[in-house]
Amino acid sequence: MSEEKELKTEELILEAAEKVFINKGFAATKTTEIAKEAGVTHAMLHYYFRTKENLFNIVFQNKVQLLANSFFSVVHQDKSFTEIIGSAIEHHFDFIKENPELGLFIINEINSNEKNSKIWSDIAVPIFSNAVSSIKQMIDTEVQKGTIRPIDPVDFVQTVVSLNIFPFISKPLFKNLRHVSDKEYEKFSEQQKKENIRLVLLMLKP
Amino acid sequence: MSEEKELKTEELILEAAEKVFINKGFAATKTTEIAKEAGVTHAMLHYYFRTKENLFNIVFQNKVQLLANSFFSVVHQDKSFTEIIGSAIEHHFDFIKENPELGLFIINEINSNEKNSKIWSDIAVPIFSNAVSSIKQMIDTEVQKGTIRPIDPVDFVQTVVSLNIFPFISKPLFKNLRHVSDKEYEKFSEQQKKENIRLVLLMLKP
DNA sequence: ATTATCTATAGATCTATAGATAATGC
DNA sequence: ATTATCTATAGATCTATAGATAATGC
Repeated sequence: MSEEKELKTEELILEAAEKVFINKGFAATKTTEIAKEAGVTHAMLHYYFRTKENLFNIVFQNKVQLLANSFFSVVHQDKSFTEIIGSAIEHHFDFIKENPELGLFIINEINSNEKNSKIWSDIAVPIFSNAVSSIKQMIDTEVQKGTIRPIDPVDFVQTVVSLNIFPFISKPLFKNLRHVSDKEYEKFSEQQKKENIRLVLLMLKP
Repeated sequence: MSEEKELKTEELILEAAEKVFINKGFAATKTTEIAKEAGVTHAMLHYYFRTKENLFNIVFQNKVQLLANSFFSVVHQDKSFTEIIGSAIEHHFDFIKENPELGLFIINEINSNEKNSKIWSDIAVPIFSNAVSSIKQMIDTEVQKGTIRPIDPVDFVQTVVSLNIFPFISKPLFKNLRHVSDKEYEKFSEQQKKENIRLVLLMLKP
């Protein structure tokens, strides 16, 4: 069998599943569509993954991990607070730009199924807690120095996430109001990133 | 028949449909569930609304209109620019707080069906265009006076909407990181509103 | 011998309607 | 006479599996 020439069937199904699930959500996705997208017969899907739910869980857990980690790439270097915050926002924005559908997908699935909410709690919350406490330390230090105003670290993270994710989520709402000629969109998107950084630093000013 | 003692069947179905559709989305909603929620037999749903799609369209159009108008309650009074912006944000925030699921519902349905995207364009975009141009006038005037920095009015609206809607949309993501004892949530929510107003005005400073 | 693939179909679920019956308004 | 309601079911999908056949690795 062509071992490496093409992706293996199992891999093809998984990739197709990611695409379709993220696009349509669990409920609206048909296993037949995933099979078609993967270019394999429908029975193969059940042969490798047994159930639709099984396949979904694999996809969902992977994506939760990915999204949760994207919030915090803060590699503590010998940089100033402002620089650390700036580059963290930049990194997060770039990730969201590469994966614009991910946030919405995960929020929707958490809302529609209690089990998914549990998966989120188990995987993402520990990552968050950890990162939030290190951000809290930085904030406390700066507040003591008088360089920023006090702010709840969770509020802070939520505001950053909001500013970065929402432009992509709400794109369809504003689509017909803009001159987004795709060529200009790239530029617009970079401006947005800069503006978000500016706004967050402004918000922190005493 | 009890004309006014209870809601009529048609009304009961419509209200149940709103609830279930907004909660689960079109694809995941079963007409049997709507009937059950309304407390009527399943056949009644089809008797009054013929098809699931029909019923959905009525709900969707109503909600699109509602959401689109919520963005702009700017009654041009004899108030300052700052006051107008502040009260507009406040009004919008309060609306979102009363209807926290609405934004996500509409975004999802636009994403999953081209026809819904068309409905949004037909209903919401005219309302937006109208309001955006009046905001643009206000901004231009203030910019000329040197009281604010120049900003694209669509960007401006999108930022406000983002700051107001996202805390509610992303609530499940941050749920387990907070002390949200429901009694405290009301206070938190009011703080959030104030903070959003502060942030937007800050953003506009030259 | 084991693993991968295919065709065919069982069984569950869901939308929609047919046809009968009850309630309401002239 | 018309409108509203009910029960029963047709017809369309969709998930999952059974059972047969082909490919692969010792």
